[in-house]
Amino acid sequence: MLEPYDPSKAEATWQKKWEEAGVFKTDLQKAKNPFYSLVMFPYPSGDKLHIGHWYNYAPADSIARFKKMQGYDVFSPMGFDAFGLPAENYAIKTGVHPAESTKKNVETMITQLKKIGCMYDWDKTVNTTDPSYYRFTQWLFLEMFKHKLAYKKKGNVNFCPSCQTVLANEQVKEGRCERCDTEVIQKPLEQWYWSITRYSQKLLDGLAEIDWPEKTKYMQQEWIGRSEGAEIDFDLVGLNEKLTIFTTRQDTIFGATFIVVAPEHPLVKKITTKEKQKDISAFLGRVLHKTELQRKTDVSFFDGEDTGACAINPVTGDKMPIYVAEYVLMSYGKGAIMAVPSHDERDFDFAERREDLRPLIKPVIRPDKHVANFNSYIHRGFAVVLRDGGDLDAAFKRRDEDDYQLVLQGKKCWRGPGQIINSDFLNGLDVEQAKKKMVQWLEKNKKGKAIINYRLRDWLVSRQRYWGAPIPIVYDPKGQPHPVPEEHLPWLLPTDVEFKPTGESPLRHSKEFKSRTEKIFGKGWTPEYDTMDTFVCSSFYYLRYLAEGGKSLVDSSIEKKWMPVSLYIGGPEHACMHLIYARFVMMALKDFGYVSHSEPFRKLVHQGLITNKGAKMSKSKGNVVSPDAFVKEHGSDVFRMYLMFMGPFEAGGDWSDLGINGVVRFVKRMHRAITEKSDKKVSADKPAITAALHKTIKKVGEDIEGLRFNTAISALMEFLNLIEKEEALSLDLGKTVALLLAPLAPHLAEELWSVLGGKGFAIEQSWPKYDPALIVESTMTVVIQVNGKVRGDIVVSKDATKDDILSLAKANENVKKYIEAGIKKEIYVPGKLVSLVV
RNA sequence: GCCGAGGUGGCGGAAUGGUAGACGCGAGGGACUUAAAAUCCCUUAUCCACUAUCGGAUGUGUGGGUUCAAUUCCCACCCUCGGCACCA
Repeated sequence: MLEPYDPSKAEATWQKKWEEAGVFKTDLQKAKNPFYSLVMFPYPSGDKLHIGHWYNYAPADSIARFKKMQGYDVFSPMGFDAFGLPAENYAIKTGVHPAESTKKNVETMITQLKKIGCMYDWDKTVNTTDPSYYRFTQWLFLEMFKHKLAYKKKGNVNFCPSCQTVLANEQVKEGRCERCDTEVIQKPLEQWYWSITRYSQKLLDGLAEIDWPEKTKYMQQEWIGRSEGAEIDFDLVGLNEKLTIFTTRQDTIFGATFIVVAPEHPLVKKITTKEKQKDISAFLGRVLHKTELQRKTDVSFFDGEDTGACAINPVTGDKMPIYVAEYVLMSYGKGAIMAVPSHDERDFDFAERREDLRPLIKPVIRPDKHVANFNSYIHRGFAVVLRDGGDLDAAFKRRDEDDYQLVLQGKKCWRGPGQIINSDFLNGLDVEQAKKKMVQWLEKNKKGKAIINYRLRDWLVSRQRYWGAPIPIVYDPKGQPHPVPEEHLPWLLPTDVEFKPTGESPLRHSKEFKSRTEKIFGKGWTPEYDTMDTFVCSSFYYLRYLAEGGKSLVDSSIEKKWMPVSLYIGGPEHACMHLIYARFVMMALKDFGYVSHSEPFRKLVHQGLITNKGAKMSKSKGNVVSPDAFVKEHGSDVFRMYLMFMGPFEAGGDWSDLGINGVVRFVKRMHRAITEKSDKKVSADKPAITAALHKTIKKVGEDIEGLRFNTAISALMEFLNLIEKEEALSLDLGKTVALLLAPLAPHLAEELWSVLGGKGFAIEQSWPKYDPALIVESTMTVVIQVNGKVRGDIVVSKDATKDDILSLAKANENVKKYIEAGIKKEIYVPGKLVSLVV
């Protein structure tokens, strides 16, 4: 009897052998059949690697190994996204410099990562805090500046009072800081932005050509928020001034009865009449100080004020009072709308709650319980819902039918198959026709134009923090910004600073930084004290892996060959942050001429989230589970397979180690079965065993390809259950099983491969091929149903005819009882079942 | 509120129109052992029947429908989880 398999000993041995032989080093130049396997690189926190990292990296490695065995030149790099707040906060608490704690954390994580036994090519690792890396973060900033995609602007920005820094729009979740969950406030500050909005349409169009989860694409699409509409100019009564609004429903303009502008609208102060000034400033006092979150959660449709000013409806010539209300946002469109209370729910809500606006809505139709309240009212300009253009009552009755609802631009609109009414030259048209015609009218009369509006905002990239890449900008004594010339890159992060979060950039307190700037540029020159958002660092790292630390961003022939990334795996929380920034940066780099592709990630997959008792694991909750103890006790193969066996990769789930014994047993039993039974004296296996083997090859290969690791593993378990019953097995079978295990349990696979006398490494062999002819078994089981209920089954030869099978089915003892009444109908599904109806 | 995904044994899950519960955990029983661990064998959706392990009924959130046949397709509802949320 052999010694039982000892993973800890075997795994260390094989990891060392792989490293010595350099099997995972990829020659990027010579590779002919590239497969770029990428996982989102980790932040080297003091928490070390947790179970979530393993849940992401182990399956990604299984795919990479599988692709290697299929003959691809696989490149699988690993690096560290090491700039960022936790290291800096740790420094504030303990006085340990972020560079020091980061270095230590990176070392610990590398040790942990090496124990997974992934096929990482460590020669090509990156660390975003390394000056040789962040010189390219800075270079990217300079390129953006050069191409006028980086600019400085003063305006209201999101500010996190706890992190003491500004945040990009994408980093505010429900009015709270994405990182620390503190309520975000608005501050007027001058900050650096990147013009991601110029790529709105390209970012939208590109989604069509990438293989990403539909949900993620949809989220990006919503985040970009394209809508087609018109800008309409309204003349103001008694003022030589016009007010521009944005609408997507220019066809309803005949129903527009008042105007609403956002509290921050620049015209508010100018147009407010003397009598109304008191009310307006009281209103602004109530509203303007509100935080983003308060604005979003307690919008009051009661709150709003009349400015006393009036605009002229360009089509009807009617006077329209101008109101200020917080339900109109300055950050979207023009910060001003035309209100159509008979048609828009919000406009209706606002008008209905205000005495002075109520006359502008005329109730016409009887209340109907099936009809939303606001639709029970109608104004002279009600622009939709009529089939025949006459009978309003009939139109509303028709709401019980299916034909009145149509989804337009993702929204439900009231619209019959019929026409616009009460709208002069738009009468009789349907909504889409009316929109077009209205735009023509606006353009002809110089009252407006068609426009496409996007919800996406420019990317705010400056941060008032220390631990980031310094923005490579200096100011002359007049305060004008100038780029730091490329020969001064990397523009080093100074070390003589104190880590005090004051809301001011800590770099302000560095004497070295200031004197360095004056020495190079002259007296009175000052550096930019802000650093860059860490999402800038991670927006191009996939290119730096390919550059092998080289002096240019990336070699163009290598970029052409290796990009886009073949398979990118990471969490879904980055859908509207990293994943949109990286696409924007890649597109910009293509336009600058540095890369040949515009999409960085060809295929994207999100791993599921692993929770602990239903809660997300986090240091603050103290419920982070470390993989280390499990790996020490059972080995990497067991732990990674257990994570994969838990359930579907993209589903995640709640962590529990209760089932791990099943995988421990599987590894031991598999080792024993193969080493004890696989023997070169056995020349051939039983046909049933060979058939099962070939079925397993097919199933495991297809399941790994489709990222269904759980069922791939269960197929191997089923096969093991079968071969354990055999006295002896052929050597070839044992070797094939070793290869089937290689992507999932790489160490065990090497162990078996070498015990059975295989040459070289298992991971360097070709993935086994199955013979379709061998999968077909000589007999098949046909199920017999009577009236849809299973009443028995018969085993027949695979070449049995339909007639044979039907007569056998009818002769079945149990079936006989049920078919005495006589058969009405016979259905035969080849190779599967007979269904009899009596 | 809107959009999306989902709801299957004690538990993780499998099956995407054709024998529901593969595979694994756990549990119960047995073998080996002085004993325990480990290992191996049997049983394990629920209920009824049982003179051998034959058999029968029910069963995939709830209620309807389509079909010879539905976890799978259609309609309505309930619940859970994710995302978005005054976007004019």
